[in-house]
Amino acid sequence: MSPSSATGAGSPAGPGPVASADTGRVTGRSLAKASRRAALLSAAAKLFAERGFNGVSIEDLGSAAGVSGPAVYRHFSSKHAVLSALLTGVSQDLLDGGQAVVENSPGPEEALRGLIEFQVDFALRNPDVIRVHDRDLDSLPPEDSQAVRALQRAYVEVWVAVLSRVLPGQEPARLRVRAHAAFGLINSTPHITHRGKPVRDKIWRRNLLEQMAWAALKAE
Amino acid sequence: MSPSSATGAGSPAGPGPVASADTGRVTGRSLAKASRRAALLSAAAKLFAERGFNGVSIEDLGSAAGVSGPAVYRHFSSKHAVLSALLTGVSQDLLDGGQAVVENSPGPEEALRGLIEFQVDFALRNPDVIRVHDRDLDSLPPEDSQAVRALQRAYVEVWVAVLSRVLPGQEPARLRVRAHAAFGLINSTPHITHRGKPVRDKIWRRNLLEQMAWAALKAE
DNA sequence: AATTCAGGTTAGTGCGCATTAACCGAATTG
DNA sequence: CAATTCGGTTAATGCGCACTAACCTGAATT
Repeated sequence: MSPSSATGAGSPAGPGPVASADTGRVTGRSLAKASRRAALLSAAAKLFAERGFNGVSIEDLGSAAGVSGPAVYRHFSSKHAVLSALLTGVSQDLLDGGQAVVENSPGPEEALRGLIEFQVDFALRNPDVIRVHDRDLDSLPPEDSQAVRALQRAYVEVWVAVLSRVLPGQEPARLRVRAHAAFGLINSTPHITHRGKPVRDKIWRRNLLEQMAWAALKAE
Repeated sequence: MSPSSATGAGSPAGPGPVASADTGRVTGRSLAKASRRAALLSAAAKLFAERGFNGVSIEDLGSAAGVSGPAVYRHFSSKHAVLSALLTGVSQDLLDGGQAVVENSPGPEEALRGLIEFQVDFALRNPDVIRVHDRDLDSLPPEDSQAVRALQRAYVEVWVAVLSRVLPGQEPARLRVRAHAAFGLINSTPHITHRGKPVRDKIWRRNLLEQMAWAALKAE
C-alpha cells in the first residue's frame, strides 16, 4: 500500500533517510518526523488516486495523516512538492527495480520475462500510485515534472534495451511503441479497480496479464 | 480533430442537431449556435488534454473558441457540462461504432479484428479525447459520470460478447480483464504524443498496435 | 536547569476562478 | 415595423483553498 522508498525531495535534498536535520543523529524526533512524512505520502497516494490532485485539499491531506492542515508544510514546501515526492519516489523505485531485474537475468528472454513480472506485480500492488502517475503528472510545475519524466524515460530505455536484444533489427521507435503499449496493457487494471479498494490478489489476473504482455511484445 | 457527434447534454436534452430551441426551424442563428458549440467542444478537447480539466478556466475555454468568458454559459450550463458533453459524445460514438462493426461482420474473428481496427483508428485520430477521458472522468459530479460510465460499460460488453465467441468457455471476468488490457494497450499512444501535436499518421504504428492487440487478446 | 529549536495549532490573507447580474444590439417573429 | 428573443459583452460576487503569521509546547542540546 505505501510507496516503498519515496525519500528525498521533501526538504531540498534529504541527507539520508531518518536523520536529524543538522546533526546526523537519529533522535526520537527524527523518527517521528520520518513516519509522519511516510504517512503523508501514503495518504496522498490514496487520496490523489481517489479524487485527483486538485480534488484534495491540504486540509484533507493533513487530517488523513492524523495532523491537521498547515502542519503539512513542516514536511513539504508545497502541495506540489508532495505530489512530486510521491511520483519521484515511485519512478525511482521502478527504475531501480527494472535495472536490478535485468542485471540478475542470464539472458534477454529471461530479462524480458522478469521485467514483465516486475511491472505486473508493481501495478497490482500499487494501483493508486499508477493512477496518480497517469493522471496527475501534468499537474506539476514543469521543472518538477521533468525530473519525473527523466526517470520514466530511463525506465522505458531499460525495456527498450532488452527488447532490442529479444527482437534484433527493429527500429528503436518501434520498440518504444511496444514498450509503451505493454505498460498500457499492464497498467490497465487500476482502471478496473473500483475506487480505492485494494485489488484482491487473484492469481489468475496476474498470470493473464503476464501472458498477454508477453504475447503482445513478441507479436509478429 | 473535432469530436464527430457530441450532440445532446448541452441544454437538458437537445431536440436534434441544429434547430432553433422552441420552433423546429433551421435559422441562421441556430446554425451559428451549433458551430459555436462545436468550436467550444473542440477547444475543450484540446485544452483539457493539454492542461487537464482543472487547469483550464472558463475564460481560456471561451477565448479559444473566439468568444470570451461567460458566453460559454449560453451554450453549457456549467464548466462540468462541457466536459460531460464531450465525454458523453465520445463514449456514444465508440459504442455506436463498435456495435456497427460487430453487426457488419460475418463472424466473431472478423468482428474482433474489426473492433481492434476501429479502436486503433479512434485512438490515433483522437488522442486528445482519449486522454481527457482517461484523466478527467472523475472530475465530473457523480450523476454525470455515471452516464458516461454506463456507455463505457456497454462498449466493454460489446467486446466481451465478441471475445466470448472467439475464446469460448472463458469466464466473463477474465474476458473483461482482456478487454481492458487491450484498451490500455491501444490507448497507450496518446501518452507518447508530445503535448497536443497531432500524431503523424505513420502506418507502421497502426499496424504494430493492431498486431500486438490481436496477439494479446488471443494469448494462451 | 536554561536555552533552542522543530513540529503543531489556530487565525488570517489573498488570489484564482466559476458563476451571476445588468445591459446591448441584431436576428426572428407576428 | 414593433416586440421579442438570443447570444454576446463587461462588471460584480463569492467561495474554496493554498499558503503565511503568530503563537505554543515539549523534546534536544549545552
